[in-house]
Amino acid sequence: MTQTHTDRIDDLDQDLSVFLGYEMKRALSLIQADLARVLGELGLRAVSFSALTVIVQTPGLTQSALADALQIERSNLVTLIDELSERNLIVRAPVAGDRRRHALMPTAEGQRLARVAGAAVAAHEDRLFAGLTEEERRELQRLLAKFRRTA
Amino acid sequence: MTQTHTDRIDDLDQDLSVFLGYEMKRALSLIQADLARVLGELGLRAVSFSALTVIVQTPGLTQSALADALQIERSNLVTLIDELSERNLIVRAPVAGDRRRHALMPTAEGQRLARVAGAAVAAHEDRLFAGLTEEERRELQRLLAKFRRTA
DNA sequence: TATTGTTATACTCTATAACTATA
DNA sequence: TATAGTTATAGAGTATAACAATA
Repeated sequence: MTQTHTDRIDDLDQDLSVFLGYEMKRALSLIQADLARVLGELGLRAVSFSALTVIVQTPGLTQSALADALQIERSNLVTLIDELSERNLIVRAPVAGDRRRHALMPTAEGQRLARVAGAAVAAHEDRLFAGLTEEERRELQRLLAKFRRTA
Repeated sequence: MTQTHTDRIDDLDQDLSVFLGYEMKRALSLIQADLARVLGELGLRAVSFSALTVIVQTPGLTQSALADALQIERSNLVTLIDELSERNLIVRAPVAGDRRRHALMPTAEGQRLARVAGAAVAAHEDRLFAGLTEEERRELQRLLAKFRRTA
């Protein structure tokens, strides 16, 4: 019933917690910190993991299509693709009939790393969301997806 | 049952949607874009709204305490406090017995703007989350808070 | 010695404009 | 003329180190 001194200090932002966006930002901050650590051990950033995953699942897509999918600017994708290429995780393949475009293809090593990293990210989420029941976690996922569809 | 061409293009990142963190990032991105627009009309950024709100609710707190509450660096708080002070929304008041510290106090104008901005943010969330039922929205809020407590 | 506020700075992310080569 | 990839660059946001004043 009574709060300790520490509780009060930690709750100075409680008036912001009535806003869903604020709670979500704080929640995402926790997730991203742990995710960065997990992916960092594999030499990946969150955005390079995302790009690699989409390329593995949609081989042959162009840089513009990938930029649209991940909602990042084409220009900012260039160095990211450079990184993945230099590590031999993907290749820029020519597109027959349009020499402007590059078809992004995963290498065998890229496919392997995508599998390993995907498992690592799944484990990271299992660990972080252990405080929620399976049903609560599924419901959170459903509500976020519904929000994204309807907002 | 069948997907249109546009659906397929928009769903290139569906393999990432299995990750809660990715869905949350996309959801938060929608929220923040609208929030920036709403608060921008009042001359505020999200972070200055947060700071002002905490100062109004916890008058007299120090810059270090505010930095802890909002999880931003003390050093990065300085220009933010400068901004709010120059707009006469808050004042840095001396603390009796410790001349190192500043007690952050809202002005009458700061209290007024905090009320107006708080109402605007509430309306922004009502609008954005109109696609969810009241119960779903409350559940989303509860699950995010539970995650933050247990992660 | 430690803490508060401050300054300076560097690093990452993101957004925009302009270029090239192709279509 | 328009598009895909690229380059350069500027602006946020964030993190770190060091300093002056004070405890």
